Amino acid sequence: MTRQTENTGDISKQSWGIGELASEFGITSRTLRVYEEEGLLDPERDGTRRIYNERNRVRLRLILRGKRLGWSLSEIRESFDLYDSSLGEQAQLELMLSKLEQRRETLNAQRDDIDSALWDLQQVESNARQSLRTIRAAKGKPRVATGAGQ
Amino acid sequence: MTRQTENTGDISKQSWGIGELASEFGITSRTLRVYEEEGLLDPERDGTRRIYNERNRVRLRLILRGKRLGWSLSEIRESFDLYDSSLGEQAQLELMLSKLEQRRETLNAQRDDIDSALWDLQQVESNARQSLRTIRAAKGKPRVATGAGQ
DNA sequence: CCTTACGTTGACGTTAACGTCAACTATATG
DNA sequence: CATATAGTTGACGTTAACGTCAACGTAAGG
Repeated sequence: MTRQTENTGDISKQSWGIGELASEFGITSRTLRVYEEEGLLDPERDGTRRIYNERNRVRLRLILRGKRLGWSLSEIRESFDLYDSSLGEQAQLELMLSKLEQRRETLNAQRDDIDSALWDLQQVESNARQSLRTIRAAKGKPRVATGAGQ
Repeated sequence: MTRQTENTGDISKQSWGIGELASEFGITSRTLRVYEEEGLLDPERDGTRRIYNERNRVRLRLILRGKRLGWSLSEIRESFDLYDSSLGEQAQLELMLSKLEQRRETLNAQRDDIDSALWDLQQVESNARQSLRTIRAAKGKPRVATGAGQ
């Protein structure tokens, strides 16, 4: 153990170094720095070193989820801005709600895309399975050349 | 009408020029050529000009769906290769099935990501709605400063 | 024939999202 | 103290997925 939670004696870990976080999430330190430059993370500093807290871990998780959904870093940041915005004026809230609505539509559309992709995949798959059954049947009963029962 | 289905007199259109297809799908001709270079499309030629048939239109649709899901062009091509592969030997079929299985897991994981993103969004949204209701109530009944009933 | 519209093939430019590398710093340990 | 082990900031390289531009071909219409 090289360095840890400064002896606060807490239940669970509260802060992480850049290397720890990187290896935990299977990315590199460089990537974490890029995310910081893009305004997606804002670690504290211990002198010059970056210290990541729980909030930043959560954010990182969200970033990676966004990436898995094909979002760009700036899209991810926009969603952070949306989530972080301070629930201010009426006009602001209404704008926010319309943006949220838009996001939701995008996500729903994406889910439809996924469903149709899964459907296509299912077709190909059952096709392949059928083909495989035929082959196996032919191997099991070599006397029947083609056209199995039913 | 500049040019069309060569007088086959069919029910629906059978072939398209690069410009038609591009504008129909909201992309540029350049993009279509790139997809061709990547082996995703294989239009026929009328002399030097590209002629796209129905099959290529379907493929284009699949390409764009893949893009919306965040796939790279090479991932998309892999899926085409998978779908096009000719249902050959047993070993080949089994390999194919395992690849299909993998794709399905990715898609399912992606759908889970979408669902959790939608969930998060729902939280923020209802939060904002609540805030908005409070503001509107305050505007409607200006005499009550804070802490509405219950 | 001339123009216009559309298409063709290169070749080069651009942006996002990192990777790689160099030069330096800070901390801990034997 | 010497060394090993992270970490730091630039700066430059790289790849994917196009955009942009130049130079040229071709078919139709007036």
